[in-house]
Amino acid sequence: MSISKPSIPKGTRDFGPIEMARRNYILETIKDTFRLFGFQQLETPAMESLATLTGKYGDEGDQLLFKILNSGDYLKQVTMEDLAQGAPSMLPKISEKGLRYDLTVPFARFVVMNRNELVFPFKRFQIQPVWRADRPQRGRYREFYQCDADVVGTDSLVCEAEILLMIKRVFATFGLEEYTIKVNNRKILTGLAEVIGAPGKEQELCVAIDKLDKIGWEKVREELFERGFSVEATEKLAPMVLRQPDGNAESIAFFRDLMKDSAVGSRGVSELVEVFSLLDKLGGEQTFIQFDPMLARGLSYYTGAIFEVKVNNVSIGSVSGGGRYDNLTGVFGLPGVSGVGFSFGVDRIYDVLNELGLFQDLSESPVKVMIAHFGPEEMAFGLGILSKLRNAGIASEIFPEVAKIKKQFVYADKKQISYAIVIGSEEMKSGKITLKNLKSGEQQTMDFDGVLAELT
RNA sequence: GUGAUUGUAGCUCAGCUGGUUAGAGCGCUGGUUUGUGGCACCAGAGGUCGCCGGUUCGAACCCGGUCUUUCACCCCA
Repeated sequence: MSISKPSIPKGTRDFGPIEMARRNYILETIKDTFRLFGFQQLETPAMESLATLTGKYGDEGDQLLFKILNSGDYLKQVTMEDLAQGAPSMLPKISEKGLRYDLTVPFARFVVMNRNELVFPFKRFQIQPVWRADRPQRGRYREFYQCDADVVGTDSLVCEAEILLMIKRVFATFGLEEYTIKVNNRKILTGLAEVIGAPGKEQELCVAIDKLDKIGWEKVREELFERGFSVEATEKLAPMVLRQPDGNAESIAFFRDLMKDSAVGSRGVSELVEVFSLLDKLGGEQTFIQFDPMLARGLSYYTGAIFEVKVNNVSIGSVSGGGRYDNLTGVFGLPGVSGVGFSFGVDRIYDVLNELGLFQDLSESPVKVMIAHFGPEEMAFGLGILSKLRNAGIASEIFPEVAKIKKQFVYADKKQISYAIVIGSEEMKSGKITLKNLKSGEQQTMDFDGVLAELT
């Protein structure tokens, strides 16, 4: 057997030390914010039973599920007839588990299984990888992290306002100043369908409108015709779609007037107004937040507020999004659980911060000092110092083998360690320690307490 | 899933219409310097040209397949 070059599966990535430092910075910032707002962390297994996963994401989604072959003789249940009927008939007999496709469905499963133990409203966040057998592209991977926070078991619009606050807090910490949180309400879209004389067709309307900034109004109009919208309907829609965006107050006034004959639409507008009002009471301003009545988001289960966050001037799609849903757990036999949730796209946020050069001070090693030494006795002496340093809470390491002093310094330099302690015969004789600042090149000899004072 | 696209040293990339021994910069190793890293100079190592097959006297270069990368569609974070 020949030795082949190692590789990793398509659409997966390794994260080296620098990437991990940066990813952890992103994740810690987000976790910090979630905890500050009272969310508790949850984890679920990488694999779920296929029955839990299938049928939740549409036909497309089922195809994108990674299935896990049964252990042992996975063909033992398969008959010749199954084989002749092809994959759909074979699948349940050779696979009963799959990798999770998102965090929402496992969460719904969790809520149903633990409904009697949970305290509602239940606020949880969950940060774990998910897998999709998609074709990879820039910013799209087969394994990627989702970072979800949801509140279930309450209709309160305080949750919506808090989501806006959390998004703003996270992005402010990252130093992002050019981004837009687009906000809409699914009820406004429902009302829109009624107002243009196509009631009940908001689903089709959403799918088409969602492509507006991508393909333009003319193409969207064609698609609407194909989906059975009348000429009159698209003519009524046009002024709303082509309306130049101005302030949130102006947009709200425009749509409140427009929706006056639609009960649902009016409720949508009222909810939006209420969210903004709560945001204000919570001390949040409307900066970065834009009411976009054309924001649809493809997902069919949203029923109230919808959010999407885009960073301006970068060629990367949305970095965060979410919305309110009425019936998260219905498919698992627990109807009436509503909630609101959103998600940060960690991988995309990474790309954005990278592209904008916003990762600055993470290159420095967390190791404060490295002990260099000139021989076996000196190294042994250094081990004692190392122990004392660590007991004092100073991140430190010793060059772990006897080596040329140059090699040891190069190592410390490459790891961007701030200080070096040099142990030689002179230090051992005098009991003093030579401490060198590797950034400035300055060096002085002192006792251990002096070193501690310098390093803390 | 459909249609394109990419692959040469650890990294970024040259390599002419197919023609001797595939190059550069950076990085790496050693030395100038056996008590000191970054800078400089000197020397050196490192490549089955993604993989498999085909055409040809001869393939990094042409053809087919495959894997990978990137892009558009679909969908999505």
